[in-house]
Amino acid sequence: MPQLPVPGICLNQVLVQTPIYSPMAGVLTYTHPEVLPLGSLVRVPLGTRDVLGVVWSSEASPDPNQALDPAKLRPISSVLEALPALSAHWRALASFAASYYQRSVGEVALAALPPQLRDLSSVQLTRRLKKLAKAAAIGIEADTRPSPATRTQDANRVSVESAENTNLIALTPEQKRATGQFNQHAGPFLLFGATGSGKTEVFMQCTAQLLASSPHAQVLVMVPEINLTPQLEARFKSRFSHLAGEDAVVSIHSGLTPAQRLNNWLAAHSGAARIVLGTRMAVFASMPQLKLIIVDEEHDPSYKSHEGARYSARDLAIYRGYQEGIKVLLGSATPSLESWHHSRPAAEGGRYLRLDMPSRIGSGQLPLVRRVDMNHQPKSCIIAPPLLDALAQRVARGEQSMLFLNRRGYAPVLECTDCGWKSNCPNCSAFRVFHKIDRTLRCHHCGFSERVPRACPSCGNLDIAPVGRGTERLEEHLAELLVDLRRPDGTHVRIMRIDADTTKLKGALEAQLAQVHAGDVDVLVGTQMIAKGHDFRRITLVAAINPDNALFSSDFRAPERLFSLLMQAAGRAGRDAAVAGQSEMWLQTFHPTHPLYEALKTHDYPAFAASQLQERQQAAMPPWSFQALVRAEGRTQEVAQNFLTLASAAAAQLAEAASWLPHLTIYPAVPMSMARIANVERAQMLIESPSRTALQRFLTAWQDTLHRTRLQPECKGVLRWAVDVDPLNI
DNA sequence: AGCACGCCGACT
DNA sequence: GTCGGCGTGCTC
Repeated sequence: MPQLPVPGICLNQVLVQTPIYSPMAGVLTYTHPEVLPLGSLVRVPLGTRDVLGVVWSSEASPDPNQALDPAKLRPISSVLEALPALSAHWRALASFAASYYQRSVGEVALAALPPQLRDLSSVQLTRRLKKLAKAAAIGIEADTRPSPATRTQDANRVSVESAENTNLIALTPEQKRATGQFNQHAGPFLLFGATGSGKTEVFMQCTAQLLASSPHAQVLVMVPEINLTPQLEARFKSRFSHLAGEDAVVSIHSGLTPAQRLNNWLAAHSGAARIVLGTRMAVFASMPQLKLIIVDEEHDPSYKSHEGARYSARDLAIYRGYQEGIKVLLGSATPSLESWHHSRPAAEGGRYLRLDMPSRIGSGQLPLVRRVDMNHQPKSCIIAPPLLDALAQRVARGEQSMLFLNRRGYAPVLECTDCGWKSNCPNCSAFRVFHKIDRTLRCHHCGFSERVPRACPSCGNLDIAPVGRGTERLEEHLAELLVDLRRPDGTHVRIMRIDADTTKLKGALEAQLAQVHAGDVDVLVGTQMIAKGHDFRRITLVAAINPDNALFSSDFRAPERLFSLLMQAAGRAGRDAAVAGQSEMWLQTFHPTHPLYEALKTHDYPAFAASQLQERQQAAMPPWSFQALVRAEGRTQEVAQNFLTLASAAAAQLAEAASWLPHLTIYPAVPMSMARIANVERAQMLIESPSRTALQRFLTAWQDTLHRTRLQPECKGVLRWAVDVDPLNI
């Protein structure tokens, strides 16, 4: 690090949170009496503000401050000395993520730190750390009380605890083989296990192995949704909190209060937390002794971020594992086609080791899949008579059933039978959904809500009718159909609906799930929400009411998502071995012979994946090509597309000059499938290349052009734009 | 990106 | 006479 002529004044390069096209995107130079270790957290003056920064190496940006007058450099305001510096591994992760996803390192690095760290002064932070240390000391002595979050857990918890406190769980042969292979190989691993095959137990075994390998080893466990963290946290806590008290297992996700998030981050950063559990943001957790990363439900699209740097936490986990030389374990019953492809035999070029666990635990069988051909059912019926019969039988036997419909509200559209008026949203290119409960028309995209008009706003006709069906209507309809039905004890059937509307209030979802577990519900109606992770033991029938929608979508990943959702939904049925033999998954479809449903019938993910991958290869789509999407938002569709088209012309020139053009396909700008949201028009443009490196090189070179294009006068109406590398929704 | 400075319209 | 709209411009 260079030194100024003035003795005792050293130059330190510092990253602050600035976007990539800002002239300050690289490191900034500040003075300080000494050279600080790389990764030190500091507060620095920036204009009129005092902001958080990280001491970084100057290699990232060659010499943006060459012409800078050394006399004008400002000093670092303070050093957060109470915190150890961020490790070289962590800095490498931030640097990689920034470069791969086309953002500035400062933005990625600073956004990956807990937000409260930005507000706290050095003194406040020291105080906080003292308080934490004191609390930890007390915590170890005192009996570890469950936190309010874990106390709300349902009856499940009791059985989990009693089973796991023994720590002597008999593994199935498949689980033994998987953990054995995990032990012997370097990874990365793809744990391909049917729902109910006991993947979580394997995760915990692998965690135990790694924690035992060193007294300070840390393990990172990621889950796709916040909803799933309390469940898993309870299981890991009851199994592992003997290691180092309450702090041994912490979680990192956006549902925590800023203070909790900071505390948990500090526990991870200091090494006190042995297990960190979290959503996608947790991939950036600072863990100095990280030895294993587990990605549960690795196929889940929630791992891809939609804001700021559009990173894939699963992909970054793989990079982080490779970079730190540690193991990464991905798990899924329906892996992403990318991961599945990577787990092909090494002889064929596979890079992940696939661990197979095809069987359900105990005598549990996968449910029988039954397809109802809706072409042969009464016209426009919601629940086909055979399905209704099956439902009635379950109720009469005192068993639980679950119906999925991927639409909340009463009806997705309201239509005038006379003039054809429809309940369009004035701000979006979408219909407003009819919610009968409070008689509103609500837009699910911008939130615009109005009372349902008494008559057609266009022609005054009083006859405006709901078209299509949502969960509300399904619930109502079901209540009518089953009104005469009696349960074994002679009481009426109990129907419950779970969707985003019934679970708005904090704790509502947990309360509803507890009721289902307690057996207070006979028929559960809901959206995807209930398909994921929840371990319902007494459900013997699962039905997808209208799954065809995704079958013919323009998004090439739609079949993959549908298959995964239906497999997960099917997995909800018959988890209890005693009733598994008679459990069923029903599909109401107009295309019963569709290959996707055929594969689902035999629970044959490998066959489905093979056919999908073959299609992808023939069409040169991912994983045989690499994609990036530029999205633009503007006042008008025209200006958004104009920006993209101008950028595209510049891109062609750039690529031509660098002779990249043969490796790139630049598609024309098109409106997004949801072209307008909240009066903002959206357009996108796809860039494709068979080579990841070629695409990366091009994007990096193009970045500056994109920014300059945006500043042109004809792009005045452009509100925002962003590059999305490896986009999931096209 | 923030946040200032700066220059023109409707309000206590 | 001030509050406040968002247009340029700077931040080591």
